Amino acid sequence: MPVTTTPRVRFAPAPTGSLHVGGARTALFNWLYARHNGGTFVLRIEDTDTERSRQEWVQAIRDALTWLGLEWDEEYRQSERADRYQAAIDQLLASGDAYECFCTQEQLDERAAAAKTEGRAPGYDGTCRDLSEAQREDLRAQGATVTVRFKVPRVGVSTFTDIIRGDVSVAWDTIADFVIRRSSGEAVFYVANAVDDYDMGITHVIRGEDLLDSTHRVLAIRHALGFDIDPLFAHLPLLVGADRSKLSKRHGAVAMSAFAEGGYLSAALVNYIALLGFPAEDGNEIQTLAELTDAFDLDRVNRSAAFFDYEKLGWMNAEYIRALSAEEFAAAVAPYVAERYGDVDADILNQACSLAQGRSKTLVEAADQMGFLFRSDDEFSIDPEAWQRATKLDDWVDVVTAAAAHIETCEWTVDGVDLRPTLTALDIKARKGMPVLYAAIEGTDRGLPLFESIILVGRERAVKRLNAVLE
RNA sequence: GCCCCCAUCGUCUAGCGGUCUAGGACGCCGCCCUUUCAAGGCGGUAACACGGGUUCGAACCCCGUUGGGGGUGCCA
Repeated sequence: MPVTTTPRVRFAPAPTGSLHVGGARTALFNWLYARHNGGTFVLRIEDTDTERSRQEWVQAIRDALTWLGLEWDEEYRQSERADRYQAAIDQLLASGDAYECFCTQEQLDERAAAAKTEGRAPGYDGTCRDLSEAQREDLRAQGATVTVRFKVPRVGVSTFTDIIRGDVSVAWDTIADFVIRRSSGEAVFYVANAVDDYDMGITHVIRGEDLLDSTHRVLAIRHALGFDIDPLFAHLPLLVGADRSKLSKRHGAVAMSAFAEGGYLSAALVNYIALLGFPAEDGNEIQTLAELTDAFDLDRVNRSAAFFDYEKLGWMNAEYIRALSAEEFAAAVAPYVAERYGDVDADILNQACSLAQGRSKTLVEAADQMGFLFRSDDEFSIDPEAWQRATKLDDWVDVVTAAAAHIETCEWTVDGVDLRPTLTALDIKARKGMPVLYAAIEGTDRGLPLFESIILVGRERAVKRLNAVLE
């Protein structure tokens, strides 16, 4: 009879860098699984490698999860559980499931190199596997540095059932004896992982496919330790870059902090990364966290790697930006504006926001679009390419001259500054004549609506900019 | 090298033996709308990697090939 237990899942990042999109998606899928099933979401910092782990990264990861809205229920730090891992390793040593290895790094390197040239497997060759106690005693007396290796079975097959991939098997003889205790005395990930998942009552291990092969090792340790119940595994397809390799820093801005600084809304990012591997059932791809939680099902997660497409993320972010209320949008843009232009007039900012909200893929883009309003006259410049496009019109000088004359005297309302009649009087179509005016006032021919913008720029500055291009 | 995983439009995917002349989304290309640009509307471009089976019938099942990725560490 199946026993119903409330699921316990964990997100277990190594604090060797800030949280990146791949990790964020793993965290999200764990969180969704826990929340959908009324289970527990555990954050476990895997900092067994003291050389590479940094406290600042722990905080960066916590901040990133918070930004994403993925609150966790429990938090552990493996560095605080070292004794437990040592006890486990001692137990394996005592039971004969692990052994001391006295090989030096140099010897290991030499043998690996030799194995490579001879076309043999590069893994550990088992030199110390069957040493007698006397031999070990001797080597210890010589002060040889010691690591502990797990004694992998020489025959048979390891099999486990993955929720996403089905049965996964591998012959034991293709797995070399691996180190479980470094010469520094620290336990390595395999042990910490096996012990913690058991101690913490983890029922479902949901992680990236890059850890698929390590599952056999972790399971072997669990069994050797006498843990009778295996957790269920679900290995998520990897996120890849343009070259189809595992997504990493070299593929661009992948850190959560970079997305935040780049003006992406966390809700949009969450929605997008959920879509990578967990398609919308009804075709409606815009889904809130609540909707995703409701629909989430590991059985529907895809098996193949997904390309992280910044284009589509940009579209989705724009959708989320448009869905914001005017107040929310203004509040969201404000920091980006302040960062670029310092203190600005709140009223003008609000009005500029109402013009920019529907035209930006990111908050950064929105702030950039307002540059012509908040930059000083010295800093204002016209994009050369835009100017070239705009001045393809033969009569552009006439257009600007007439516009300047109109702006100088017209009624100061949006209707009043409407320059279409001015263009009509010159017998020039709006489509043809407007770009040069956009360029002169906003510095680009693809900016915010012109008449509203002119009001915000102010009569004096507007006339000045129009006259400036005539010189 | 060896082991494992994967394989539908450029990209993310729907499809779970017949309803597929393969559907949606992003992108791209037209047209409409229009105060430039967006947004929106309409239309279009574009895919079942290959070869064998199984079957009355394969995008869907099996095998192989090819291709891609991951692992193979005193990283996780």
